[in-house]
Amino acid sequence: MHNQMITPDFFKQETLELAKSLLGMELVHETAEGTTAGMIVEVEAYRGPLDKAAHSYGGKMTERTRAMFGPPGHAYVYFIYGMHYCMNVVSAEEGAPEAVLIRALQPVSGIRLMGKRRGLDLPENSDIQEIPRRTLQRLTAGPARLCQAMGIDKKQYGLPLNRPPLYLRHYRDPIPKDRIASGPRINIDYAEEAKEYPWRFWIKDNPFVSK
DNA sequence: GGGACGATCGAT
DNA sequence: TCGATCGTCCCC
Repeated sequence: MHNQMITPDFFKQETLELAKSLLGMELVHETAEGTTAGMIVEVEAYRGPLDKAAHSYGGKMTERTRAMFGPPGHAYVYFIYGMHYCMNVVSAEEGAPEAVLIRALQPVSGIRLMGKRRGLDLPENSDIQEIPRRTLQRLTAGPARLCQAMGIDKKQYGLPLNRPPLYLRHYRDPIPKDRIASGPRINIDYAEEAKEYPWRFWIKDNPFVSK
């Protein structure tokens, strides 16, 4: 299980199952600057036409949301608040616009590069223990923070996530069900009844969860 | 062409 | 709690 690439069928899970399966997996980005990787610790599911919180609510496809309507296992990256990027894993079959937002990572490798991208000057990786915990948390706790740390923006829009440069791989044994928590999604006050759907999932007690 | 808004973050 | 900051969406 350790550091194994995913199989072609991995993304053919129902979206809520895929969301939970992503917890504990590693997201890796290989770039000219170097490679960064983090373990996924928090996600949110967005489920197509009937989910008022989803960009694809009502089934409307725009230039921005096109990737959500494509085959699963690709990156849906969007720009928000005039300055941030967030990344989703597209789920469900082609034509069904569902996706899983990656909300937080626990840094695994390339931590110094993550810091550089986030505007910090961190010590060498060999001295990683010296970095204050809160500094490390601010690196990748939050959907926009992790994209900045991982070097993910519109250039990665639509990329397949089963091979370099941007990909998922198994990192450790699956997270046991009783170690996964769920609750309402964040910052979707406009979403009426969907506001309460418990489609946010995270690893219990993990310090890198965004909230 | 123009107005309103947002799956966030960081400072206050 | 609030301001930053601008692409995206939708209406005119």
